[in-house]
Parts: sequence; C-alpha cells; structure tokens
Amino acid sequence: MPELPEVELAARTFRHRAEGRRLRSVEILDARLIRGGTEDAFRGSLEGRRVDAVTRFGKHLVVSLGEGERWWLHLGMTGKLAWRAPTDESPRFTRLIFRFDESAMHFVDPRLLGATAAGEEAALRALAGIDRLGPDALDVREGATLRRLVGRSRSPIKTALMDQKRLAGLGNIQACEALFRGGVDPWTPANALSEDTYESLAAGIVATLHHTLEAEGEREITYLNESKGAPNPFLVYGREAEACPNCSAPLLREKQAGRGTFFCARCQNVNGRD
DNA sequence: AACGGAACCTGAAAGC
DNA sequence: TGCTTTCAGGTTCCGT
Repeated sequence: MPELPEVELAARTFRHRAEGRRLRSVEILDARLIRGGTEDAFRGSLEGRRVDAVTRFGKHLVVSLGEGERWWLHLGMTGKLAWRAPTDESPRFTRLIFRFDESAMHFVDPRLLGATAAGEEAALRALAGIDRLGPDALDVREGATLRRLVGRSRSPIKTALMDQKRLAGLGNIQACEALFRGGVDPWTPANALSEDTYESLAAGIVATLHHTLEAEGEREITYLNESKGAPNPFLVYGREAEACPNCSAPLLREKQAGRGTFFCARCQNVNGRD
C-alpha cells in the first residue's frame, strides 16, 4: 500500500499519537520483519525509550529515541501501522505490537515485505539504505531538477522515476499518475525527454502527491470507523477500460518491467511498441 | 555501471 | 464448486 503519501500520513499519525511518549513494550508475533539483530536486541533498544521525533525519507520512517538511538520502519508493499486502544484486539496479519500507555501501534503486514530495526543512527542508516536515497519527491518541484536527477538514465521514464536512488518516494501508482498528469509516454527513455516535458512531469508529480495526500488524509478521518472501502482516488491507476478523465478514450493497462502500467494512449502519446 | 528479471512472502480475485 | 493462475501501491540480488 504505501508510497510517499501513505508513509507521510503514517508519519503524521505516529507523531500525533506517540511524540513525547514512552514505548512500554514490544510484542513480536513474527520476527521475520526484524532486521540487523536479534529479537532481544530489538526489544532492548526500544522498550522504555521516549519518542522524540518521527521523520520520513521517501518511503522510510525513522524515529528518534534520544541518545543517538534510532528506530527504522519500512512498510514494504502491504504494511500498515494501525493505532488502537490498549485493550483492543489486533487486526488480522498483525506481526508486531508496540505498546504505549494510552495506545498500541500494530504493524500489520500480510506479505511480510516490510522491515524494521533499531540501533545507533549511522549503523541503522546503512542497514536501511537511507544514505543511498535520492532527494524526497515532495522537494523536487522544478523540471530542471527532475531532469538532473533522472534524465541521464536510458531506462523508460517510469522505471527511472521509481528508482529510489534517483528520486525517493514514487512507487507504481504515483509514477503512473504523474506520467498521466504530465502527458508523458511511460516507455520513453528518460534521457530522450525534452526540457519542457520534464517541466510538465515535475508538475504532474507534485500534483499527484498532493492530491493523494488530501484524498487519503480525508479518507483516514472519514472512514476511520467504517468498514467500507473508499472509492479509488486515482485518475488512471486501477481504471483499465474506463474512460480517460481527459479525453474519454478507454484507458489501457500493460505490463512494464513486471509492474502494471495504466495510461491513456491518446493523452500520453503512446504508440505501439513490441 | 546499468538494466531486466527472478526472488522474497502471502492472500484475494479472476479464470476455467 | 473447486482448482489454477494472476495480480498486488516494494526492495534486493543475480546474471548479462
């Protein structure tokens, strides 16, 4: 589930619920999420410590616990942080529970592709690969900046946008949405796009990130107590065969580097490949 | 160095 | 109905 907007919302909720509070206990239901050390070491690094700050880098969360101690979390593809009252039952697929005095944070992750670790800052950043991340996608607003970051790659622009070493935060959905908003063919090599195209693509990235933040922030509040799923907030993602919101042509889906790419052939000027 | 593809995991939905 | 295949919003490793 999580790309930059979801992780940003997770960070805000985390701050709201836990900043300034002490982590009382850690329950490990499935140790496969824990990296870089034993279960006991992980628990030992966290229990009794106070949450000073929660920071997001791309899709990564880093929690400052004081005295140089840090806690890293990555939600992978299916991870979620669910906050509940202390006595509430865990949601299905809860793998770890972090208990505070007035609430409990459940790390829910059906596919176990998420990860977490705790330890001294430098070691943790190396383990998590945070030093290898490109700039955060929310901070890249200029076409020229975007071009400098991804424009030397010969990969298709969609692949380049999702490369966290170039630009941190975009995943499959946000890349599809940004390319649609910018009117860009996802298969064009990144180094073959014009300056003007980078300008509209940068605008597309900013627009989709803010749109998703607002839509899902709203969802979180509105649907907090409802079991119903919210409507699809995206323009093209998950809308194969629906009408393009811009030109009404049927939207298409094709596999690209193993991931589904949703697009409008007309608005994004996609010609036959293969 | 840089790229495509498989692997890591598991569940839900679609297809037959 | 029940079995099989495909797909899923991520990252890393491996071979070319």
